[in-house]
Amino acid sequence: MSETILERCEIKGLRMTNQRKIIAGIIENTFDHPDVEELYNRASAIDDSISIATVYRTVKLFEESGILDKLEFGDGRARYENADREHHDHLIDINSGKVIEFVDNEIEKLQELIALRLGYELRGHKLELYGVPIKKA
Amino acid sequence: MSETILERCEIKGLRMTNQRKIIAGIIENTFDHPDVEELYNRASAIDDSISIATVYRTVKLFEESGILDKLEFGDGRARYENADREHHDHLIDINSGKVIEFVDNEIEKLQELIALRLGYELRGHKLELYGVPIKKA
DNA sequence: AAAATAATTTAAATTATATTTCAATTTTAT
DNA sequence: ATAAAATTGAAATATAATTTAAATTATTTT
Repeated sequence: MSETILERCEIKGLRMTNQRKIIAGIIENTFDHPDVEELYNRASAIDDSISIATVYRTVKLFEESGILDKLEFGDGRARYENADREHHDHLIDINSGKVIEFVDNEIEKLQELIALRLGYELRGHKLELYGVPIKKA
Repeated sequence: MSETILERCEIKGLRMTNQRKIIAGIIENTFDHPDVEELYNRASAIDDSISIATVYRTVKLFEESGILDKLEFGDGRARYENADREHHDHLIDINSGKVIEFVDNEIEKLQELIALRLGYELRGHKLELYGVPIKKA
């Protein structure tokens, strides 16, 4: 839980080219969930010869290696975040669009249990809550 | 919870053409989660002049009217199901793509509780479990 | 260190999914 | 029945992602 993305890539034996280091560094130091286009923009600002094909290939490689998590928010674009963060789910305020991250161990355990009951080993999940703020008196 | 899709479309004032009736009927009578290509195949078997553009347009219209739910299981294709069913969540077999529906009251209640703790009234949620079948000895 | 081998890169082409255009048709309203 | 409006099919277009192939870069072998 303490290595950088670069270090984890090296542990996995990935060849770390300059392009990959740049992309790894961008994801390391961001707290949002950029899509490929956005990663490409940020990478281009550092090295403007980097191609969008490389960004696509790199996020795919990183995702397959467990370095990144791919997120799909239903708008057709995949987003990526460092896989080596505390797991969290999202609550979306349907009035304002605000997103709140949360973790609940009980719900995590229940999901494992449900999968088991159905004869499956849980490998991942997606949980989004949609709600409205409770009015204060 | 008792009208057909066709009836609900009429209540909403949607013009029910032959093509739309065919697509409505297919979704009414299926228990899986077909994507557009599959809906098109099934619709073509009934009326082979129906075009895939119409299928795309119809599922979009139905989704926007709250007749269908759009499901995204992360494989790039949108799937659709009748929105007027008992609530359930989905477990996706990441090897075969098989989709299992389940309901768990405990997890439903926990979600309400989590939203409350965060100061929200729960209005909806999306829960997908991704897993692999447990090998039998 | 130089040559040989292997992997990665760019740019363009291609694929896959979804949407839009437009003339023709169908449906609804008058 | 006629006019107006919406829908349709086929093709074109849009968008996200992947692949191809020649060139480049990195690694390994000698």
